[in-house]
Amino acid sequence: MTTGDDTTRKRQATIVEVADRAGVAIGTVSRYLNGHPIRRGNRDQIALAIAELGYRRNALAAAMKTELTNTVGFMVPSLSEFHAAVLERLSLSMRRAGWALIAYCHNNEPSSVVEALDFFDAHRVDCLVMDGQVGAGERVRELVNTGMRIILYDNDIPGLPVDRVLVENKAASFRAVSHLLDIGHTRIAVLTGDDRTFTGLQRYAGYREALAGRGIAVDDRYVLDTHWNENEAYSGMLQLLSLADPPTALYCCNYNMTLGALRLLKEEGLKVPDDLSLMSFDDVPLFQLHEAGITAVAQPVDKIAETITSIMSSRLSGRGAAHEPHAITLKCEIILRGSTRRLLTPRDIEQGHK
Amino acid sequence: MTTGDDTTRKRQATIVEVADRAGVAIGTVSRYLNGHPIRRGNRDQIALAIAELGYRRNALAAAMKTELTNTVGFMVPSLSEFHAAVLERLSLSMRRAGWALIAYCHNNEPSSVVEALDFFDAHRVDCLVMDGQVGAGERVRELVNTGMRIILYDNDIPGLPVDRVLVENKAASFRAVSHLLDIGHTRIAVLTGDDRTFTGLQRYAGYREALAGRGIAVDDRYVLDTHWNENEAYSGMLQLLSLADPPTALYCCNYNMTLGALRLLKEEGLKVPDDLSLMSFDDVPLFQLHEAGITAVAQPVDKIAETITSIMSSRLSGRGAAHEPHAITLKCEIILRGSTRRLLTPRDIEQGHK
DNA sequence: CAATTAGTTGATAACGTTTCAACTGACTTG
DNA sequence: CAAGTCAGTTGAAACGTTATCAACTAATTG
Repeated sequence: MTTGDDTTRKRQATIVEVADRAGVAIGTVSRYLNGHPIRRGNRDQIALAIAELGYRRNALAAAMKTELTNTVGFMVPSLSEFHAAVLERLSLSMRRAGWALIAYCHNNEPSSVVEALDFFDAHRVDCLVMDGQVGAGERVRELVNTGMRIILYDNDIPGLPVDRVLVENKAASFRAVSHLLDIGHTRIAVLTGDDRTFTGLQRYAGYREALAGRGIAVDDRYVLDTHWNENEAYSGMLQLLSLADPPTALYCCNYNMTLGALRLLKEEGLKVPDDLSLMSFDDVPLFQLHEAGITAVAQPVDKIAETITSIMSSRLSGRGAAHEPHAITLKCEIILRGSTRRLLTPRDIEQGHK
Repeated sequence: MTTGDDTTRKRQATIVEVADRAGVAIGTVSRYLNGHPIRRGNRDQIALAIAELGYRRNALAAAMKTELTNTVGFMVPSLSEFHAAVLERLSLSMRRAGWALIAYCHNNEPSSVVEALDFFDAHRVDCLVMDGQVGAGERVRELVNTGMRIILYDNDIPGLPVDRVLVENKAASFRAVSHLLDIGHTRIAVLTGDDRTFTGLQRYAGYREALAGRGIAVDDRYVLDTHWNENEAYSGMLQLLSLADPPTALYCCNYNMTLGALRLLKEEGLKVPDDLSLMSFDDVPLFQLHEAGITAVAQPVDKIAETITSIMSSRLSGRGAAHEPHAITLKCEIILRGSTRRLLTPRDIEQGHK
């Protein structure tokens, strides 16, 4: 009657039993499993014993000795678009290199960040890949001191001696906003990311510098910190549109905020780019299928994943030993589509008549 | 000069050193770490020792004894939209329950599937959550036999005695296509998923049954197996449009194929729903922002994640011991938007004149 | 105050691998 | 053919926890 509960698992055969059955020492089986040369006869015996016993290697036990778990921690705020894309690509390139990813979304809750760090720490991941979360700076620094390998991506934590794979946030932002300026816009609103994040600050800095480059003062009414958040972007837009002199162009610092902005625009019956030009940081497949096409700053997702993997491989293999942390900054591409349109100013018209 | 290479990590303090320093036995420290009662004085001594030594628990060593790793394997073909959303929600609910997810994308490459299974097996994940990959049936069956806990989601592998969290693919598909029929379409094309997957077959079956329900024969020219794939959907559409009597409505069995179809339609300058009504399986945020709004079958992502987590928790806690595998089928919701439009047939017109 | 009891504690044996120094043989080689 | 070489092998010692159980306290009771 008592068939046992679900927590009982069949006892696994161990390397010891395999060794016994094959009539060799444990060490020999271990070497066999790790691909070291084995005498012909023994090899066959071992292979046979493994098959007969249904032996399955216990990577945990192995990891205790080798101090290598073949796992990599991956920690991000969410898995919307950009991060999901990085995760997918990273999972692929890491797999090729022999690692699996442990993924953790912390939703920007500080307690979750710490929890995640502790988990990865306790589980001795070979490397931790995270978008730099400023809040966690202290705990991260501790980890680094105890020897945890960390690779920051996309979002920096300045002053931390770890490898970083970044994207030219400020420069790309500068170019994006400059494009809006080039096509005649001066009243350019911006929905910025959380100003406690490096990325948020950089993208906003690019905006400021682009304006400054043309001698245009930043109008605070046009700058909304909507915290990377769709709903805040939605209500922020409401606020912008109620201004006496609403912006003619909008720069959204990430995908989620673009989503929020688009949602409000649609509800208000406003058209992009007729009523407002729109530039988004982050590109997603559906942007090209939008009626007008959404102009966007595309981050080099594949390149980010590859770079992270290659840095990790070289760190772990001990090649290029003890070098200073890498800090690689990758280029973004601005993909012009229909959502950004030339604003006809008096000067344009005059020039047009020349 | 030799600062040592990057592979050297600082030696970690162990439970033994903590015990020494606190002047207690290791067993006591272990109990402290696991929240068992400890005498006041000892507790403080241990806490102090841990802080001073910077002791960090080694979950691997613990797992060797407890046979519990607090990790769950998560295996999917890709991380596009639907699966990414499930992963995100699952990561959240699993975290609450105390587990972390090891994510693996296999891109439908059989070798990767096997590789992933072996990895999860060796790493002794407490549970494996996967969308049922038919190709891997045999290896999965082996794993089940050796006691691996598996939860299939979304995509079934019939005949396997494991828990399953499914979605009413056929029924939802039936309703989706019935809606197209309701609004007058009869020439309804379908872009189906891989017919070796359960999901692919079920969604297609729903299509067939809906048509059969109205006494309409399936026209093979309207049925394209585009393997869940964006590019195949794109070229499939080309083929459909070149027919003498092209379809008036299109049913795409997943998001990727909808994307491919939309891409071609846009390039050809065709409008949804004016030139073609469109129904998509899988809903994504941008669908509501499409010019017309894309009508879609939304899968209950949150519910899927919750259900998986709760099944896993109950399995692992041993509650409801040794019961038959669960097979839960969740409801989908059809979200009507502008991409599906009534087709004006002679009969409609006649009725309209009544 | 002795006897009982409930709560902690300590020593030690696992858990399943890898590693390493010492050891075998079987081949070379002069 | 003796000495040297070398690829493979062996057994034992880790790795850092948890589990077990006998032994010890301190608190409670008759």
